Amino acid sequence: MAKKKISIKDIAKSLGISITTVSFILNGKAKEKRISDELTLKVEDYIKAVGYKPSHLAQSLRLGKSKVIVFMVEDISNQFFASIAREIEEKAYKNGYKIIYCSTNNDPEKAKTLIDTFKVRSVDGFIITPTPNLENTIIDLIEDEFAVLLFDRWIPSIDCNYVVVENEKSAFEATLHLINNGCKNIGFITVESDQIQMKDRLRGYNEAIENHGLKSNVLMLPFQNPSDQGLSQKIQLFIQQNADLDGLFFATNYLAFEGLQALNTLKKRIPIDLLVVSFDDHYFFTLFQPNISAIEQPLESIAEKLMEGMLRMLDGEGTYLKDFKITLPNTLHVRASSDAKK
Amino acid sequence: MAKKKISIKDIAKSLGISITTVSFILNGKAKEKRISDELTLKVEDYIKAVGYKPSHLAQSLRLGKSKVIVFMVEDISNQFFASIAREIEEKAYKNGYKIIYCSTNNDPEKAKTLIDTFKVRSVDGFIITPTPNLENTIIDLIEDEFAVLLFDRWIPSIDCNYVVVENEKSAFEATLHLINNGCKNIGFITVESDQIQMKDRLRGYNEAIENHGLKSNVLMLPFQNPSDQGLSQKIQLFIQQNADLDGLFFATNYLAFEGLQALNTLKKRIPIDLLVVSFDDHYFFTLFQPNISAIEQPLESIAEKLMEGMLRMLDGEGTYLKDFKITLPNTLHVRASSDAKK
DNA sequence: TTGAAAGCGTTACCAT
DNA sequence: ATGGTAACGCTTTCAA
Repeated sequence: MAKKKISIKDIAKSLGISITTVSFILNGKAKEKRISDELTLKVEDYIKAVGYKPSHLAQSLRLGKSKVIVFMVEDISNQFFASIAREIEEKAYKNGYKIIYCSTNNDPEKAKTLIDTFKVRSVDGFIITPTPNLENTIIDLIEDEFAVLLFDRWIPSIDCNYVVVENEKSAFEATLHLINNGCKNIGFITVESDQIQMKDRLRGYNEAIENHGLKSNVLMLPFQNPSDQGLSQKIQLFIQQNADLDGLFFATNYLAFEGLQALNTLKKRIPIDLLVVSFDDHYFFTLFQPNISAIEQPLESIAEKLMEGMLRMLDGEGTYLKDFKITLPNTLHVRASSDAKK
Repeated sequence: MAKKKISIKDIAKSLGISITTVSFILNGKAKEKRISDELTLKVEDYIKAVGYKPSHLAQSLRLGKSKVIVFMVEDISNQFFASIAREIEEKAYKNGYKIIYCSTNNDPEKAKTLIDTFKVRSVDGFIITPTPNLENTIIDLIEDEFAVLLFDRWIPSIDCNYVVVENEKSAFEATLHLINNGCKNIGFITVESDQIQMKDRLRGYNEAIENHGLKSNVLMLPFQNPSDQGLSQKIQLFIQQNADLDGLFFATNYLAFEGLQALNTLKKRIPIDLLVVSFDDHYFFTLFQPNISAIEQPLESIAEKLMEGMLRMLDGEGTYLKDFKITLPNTLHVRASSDAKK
C-alpha cells in the first residue's frame, strides 16, 4: 500500500524515456514540445497508475516560488482575525496557495523575529496587521521583493499597499446615530493605542461630537490583555463618575462585552438609561438582550480584496502594485440598544 | 539595502574557502570537524555581517523534512479551534516548526483533497479533526510514515494516536448535576452526527438519566451550518412540546446560544423555570445573565499534548508512538443557570 | 520529437 | 583541518 516516494526519475526509468519528456508532459507542454500523443498518453496513464505527485519542495527550490503566504495577525484566536483567516484560507487553496499563520501579540519584537524567519525565501507573500515600530521591517520586506499587504491597520509613513475599513467615517456615523436618537452626553470607550484604526475611530467620534456642540467624553483604557480583569471595573467607575451619560460607544467589541458587564452590575437599563453601540459586530450582540447595535466590518470583502491583491502580485503584475490602497465601507446595524423609541 | 539572496556558495567564494567548511560551521560541527577557531570565528562574523540565513527550502529538500505541520480542523474560525490554533502555533514556533492550517468544513471530500495536497512530501506532520469516512486516508497517511495525531474526535476502527476529552464522563456529570439540583425532566439538545464526541456526550447523558430512573428526552437537530436560521425555532418548538421540562443540557455551545435565544423568546426564566448547562465553555456564558453553567475543555492541555506528541514523533521516536491515546478531563463550571438555590 | 545536463541551496560522505 | 562532489526532485535551455 505504502507507495514510496516516486520521482520523475523513477517514472522516466520505468518507461525508458528521459526525465525531460516526463517533465514536459507533466507541465502540459506536450503539445508545445510536440511530444507524440501516444507517448503522452502512456506517461499520463503511468503517472495516474502509480499515483505520482510532484514535490512542491523541489519545485519551489527550482522556481524560487513557494506558493506559501504568511498570515500574520495580532491574535489568531480573536474572532475577527479567525474569521478572516477562514475566508483567506478558502481563497488561497482554490488558487494553489497555502497559508501559514502566526500571531504577533502586537509585540514588535515577536513580529520582527517572525518576519525574519519567513524571509528565508520560503514564502512568497505576507499579509500583516502591523505592530508598532514595524516600518523598517516592512520596508525591507518590500525592498526584498516580497509581496506584502497590510490590513486592519496601515502605516501612514510608508508606501505599502493595504486593505482597511472606514474607521473614521463609521465612528462618525455611529456617533451621529446616537445623537439623532437623543443622546446629549455620549461616552466613548476605547483603548490607549497607537494603532491607527483606533485613532481614526476616536477622530470620527470627536468630529460628530464637535459638529453638534456636544462635550467629548472619552475613557481611554490602558492597552492590555483583553482577558484581564480590571477593564470592566474601570468602565464601571467611568459610568458612575459621569452620571449624566446617556449614550455609550465602544471602540471594539471586546470593550463592549466588558462594558455590558459593567452596565449590568450597575443595573443600568439599555436603552432606557443609556443607548449603546459598538464597533465590530459580533454574533453575541444579537443574542444579548437587548440586541446591541454595532458596526459590522465586511469580513468577506476584506478577505477577498486581500487575496485579490496577493494574487495580482504573485501571479501577475509583480511585487509592486501601483496603488492598491483599499478602504472598505462598514455597515451600521441599528438594534434595540440604540433605538430610543423602544 | 536589499540584500540579494546570498548562499553558502557566495560565502565560501568571498572567503576563499570551501562550501563544506562553511556548512560545517553553520551546523555547529566546527569542533567536531576540527576546524580552527580562527576560521570559525571569521566565517561566523562574515555570516553575521552579510545577514546570511539558510534556505529552509533547500534544507528541507536535502533532509527530507520540512518542519511544517498541518493543522486541519473542521472550521478554523470556530472559537474552539481558533483557540487551540493559537496555542499550537506558539509551541510550534518555539520548536522551529511552522503551522499551515486548513478547514475541512467536515466534508470528507475536501479533507481528502487537502490531505492529498499536503502528502506531497512538503509537510512532516498532521494534526486532524477527522471528518466521516476518513479512515482509509488516515491509514494511508500513517503507512506513508507521516506523523499524525487526531484530536477532538477519534476513529475507533483504526489504530491512530489522538488527544480528546472525557466527553461521556463530563456529560454524565453535568446531567447528574442537574438531577442533583432537582431536575426531573432534562432535555438534551444535540446535533445529528456520527462524530464520536457527540455520541459520547449523548451516552453520558443517557447513563445518568437511566441511573436515576428518569426519562430520556433528546432533541436531535439536523447537522447543518451553525449560522442557519432554523435551529433556534426548532429548539423553541421542542421546549413548547415538552411543557414539563425543567432542565436543558446543550451538547455544544453554539446550540446553547440558539437555545438561549429560544428561551428568551419564550420568556422562560433561567434558572427559575429551567436549569441550563452546556458543553464547551465560552466567554459569553459568563457575560450572559444569568451566567450559564458549562463544561470547559482544557484548551491549553489539549494543545500541549498535541505538540508533545508531534515533537516526540518528529524529533525523536519516529512516526509511530506506541500508545499516545490521550483522554483529558474537563471542568464543569457551575454558575447561576443551574443553581437551584438562586 | 526527445534527451543531456545545468542549476536551485543544502548536507554529508569521502578524500586529502 | 579542509575541500570536492554527489544527491535531494524539479524545470528548462540547448543539442540532436
